Amino acid sequence: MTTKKKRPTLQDVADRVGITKMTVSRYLKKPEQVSVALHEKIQSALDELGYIPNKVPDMLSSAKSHAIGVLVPSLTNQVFSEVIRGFESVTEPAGYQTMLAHYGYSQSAEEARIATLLGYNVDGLILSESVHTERVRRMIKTAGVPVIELMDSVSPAIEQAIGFDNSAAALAMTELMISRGHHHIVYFAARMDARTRLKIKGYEQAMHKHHLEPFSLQTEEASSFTRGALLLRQALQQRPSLDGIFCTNDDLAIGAFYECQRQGIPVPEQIGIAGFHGHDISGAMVPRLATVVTPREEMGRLAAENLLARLQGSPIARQIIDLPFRLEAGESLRR
Amino acid sequence: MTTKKKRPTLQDVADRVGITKMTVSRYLKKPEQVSVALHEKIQSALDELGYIPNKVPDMLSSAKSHAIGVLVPSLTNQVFSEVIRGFESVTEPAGYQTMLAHYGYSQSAEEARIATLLGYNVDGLILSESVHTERVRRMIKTAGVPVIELMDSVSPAIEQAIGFDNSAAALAMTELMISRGHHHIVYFAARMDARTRLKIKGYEQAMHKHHLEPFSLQTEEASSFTRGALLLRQALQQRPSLDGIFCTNDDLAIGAFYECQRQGIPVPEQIGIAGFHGHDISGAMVPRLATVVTPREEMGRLAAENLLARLQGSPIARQIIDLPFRLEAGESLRR
DNA sequence: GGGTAATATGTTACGGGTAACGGAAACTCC
DNA sequence: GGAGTTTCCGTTACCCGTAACATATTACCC
Repeated sequence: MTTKKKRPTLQDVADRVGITKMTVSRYLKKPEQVSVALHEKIQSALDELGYIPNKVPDMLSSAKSHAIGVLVPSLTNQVFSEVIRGFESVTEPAGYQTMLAHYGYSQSAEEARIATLLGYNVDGLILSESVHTERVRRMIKTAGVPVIELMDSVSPAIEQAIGFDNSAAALAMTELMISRGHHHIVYFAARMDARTRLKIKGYEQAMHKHHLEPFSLQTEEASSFTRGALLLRQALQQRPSLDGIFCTNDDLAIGAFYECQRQGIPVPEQIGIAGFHGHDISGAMVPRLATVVTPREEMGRLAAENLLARLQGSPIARQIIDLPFRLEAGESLRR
Repeated sequence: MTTKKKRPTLQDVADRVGITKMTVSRYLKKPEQVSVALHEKIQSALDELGYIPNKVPDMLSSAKSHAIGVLVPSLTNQVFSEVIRGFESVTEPAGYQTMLAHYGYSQSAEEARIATLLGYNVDGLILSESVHTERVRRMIKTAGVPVIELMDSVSPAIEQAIGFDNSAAALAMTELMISRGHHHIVYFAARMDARTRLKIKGYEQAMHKHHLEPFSLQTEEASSFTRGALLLRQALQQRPSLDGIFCTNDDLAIGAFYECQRQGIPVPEQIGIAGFHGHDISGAMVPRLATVVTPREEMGRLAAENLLARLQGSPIARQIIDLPFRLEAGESLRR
């Protein structure tokens, strides 16, 4: 066998049966249009050759790929895994393949990823950010694919946005902390993005409203448990009198909590701690973490449903879909 | 403007300059072969029209996509996010797009995903499992794309495998637990797969060797913190005398630890707990978790390097690459 | 049995980049 | 100034599945 194996085409299958590839194509797409007499012959030829359907030729002529590009800042961030899960729970049964790409919170990387995805003729795009470069807007417009932006229901949408009100959520949690007697609250942020800025805005509004002085710490690294511990040490140095920590993410909050444990600082008596997103661990840990529960899977699901509807030709239903968040007080704030 | 916007092609750009698309194509791929006089004209035409490169035509004629299919059982499982991170740290600079798909630990779903990915003419495949259906092996063979299997260095590889020895790792941790005075050790598994079976084998070998009776609990759900807590309650009912828990994953272990806290069971005095994989949290929590540290990012990195080399035509370097694991004793076992 | 309808298969063309080849113009050198 | 070389751009063909159209065959009806 010196013949280099080449993947079989419809033509190969057709030759083996003695018909044209068109009939084989029909057998695969609309078998009721092919005589029953041929069914068995075609099927066995397909099996023997091990034919694998090839989407590419049709992508070329129809300019439709049945693939959707999904852009997230980070894959290791639990938040986006759950958004993706919700998204795929809808697109997968519908026969759409998702092409995932991540850009590490960098706008220029986002630009490059979008170009790549459009190079594969994706039928639609899901973005996780509401702030984009001019070139990104331009590319999306000339490509003519539907776009949905996630995670933020306040910023103006390119076409359609599905998210929640980050500022309002942060404000509500800050007020809850204040009402529980935590006044010297420090905000912990990780890599800065537009959404974090919105959260900080809400936090600062709440603090100002109660005549308290806001103070945020930030790191360039991705958020993690270890990073939360680090930030707590830093915060204790710079603001020894702090009695509350509000974190942009549950993992930072839990990392900060662990550091309190190590230093023998009682939580919530001396320091109250709150996180953001309400991941599984926040309800399992001891003490249960105060957190803002965000609709992660639902955002993904709704994004998928709206995008698919638009791919069928429906007009944009609602330009901005604002989903509710929920405060979970947990056991990490004073009573 | 009633003209429906259609994405511009090389032909559109060429028309605008008054040349053929071939020259524009050359300008993009090998600009040194195009006279400098044209550079500016072509570039401005590209800019004005907002040309977005289209990979599909070349995918059709060259049957190369510059995309690699990566199959993981689950996206929410932290383990695979880290493998993917390692993988992309190599493929992205090399200009390869990864097409991610997940199959929820189901072999039939894996089959379908592989067919889909091959339908997009991926240049290579990364699998996260070492056990596959006959049809999967067949498809991969007829498609003729290089394949690398991850996570397991013991099972025979289709072509090449990169992983570690799951049984040996589980055996080593079980022996560490036994040496620390934990004898009635229960194993917690989540969704069963080939790798979990290997780990259980190692655990049981260690137990038998020390004349101890192995006992495993398993759930059909995905592993999670909540699920770990649940399993601990179940285990205490079925084996009230247990004094050790070894979990297939850190999150199960930590969930079990939380449940101990809630029930006032001292860890590690009454119950020792060990996890698997060594995620960030295992080193941050109090007490630090005993765990098997696995080379997640490195597996991804090596998989990418080996796959790219093979795409350049190199032969398979080593059929099986066995990476070391490391035991981390933490503070959740007796001293 | 002649004509219409229904069914089954074949034929043609298309999509958009790029490899391979061809040819014209400009350049080089003695 | 003529032969060889280089530079630059154009032409052609190809990849493969499918929509649209054309044709062949059978079915049906009075």
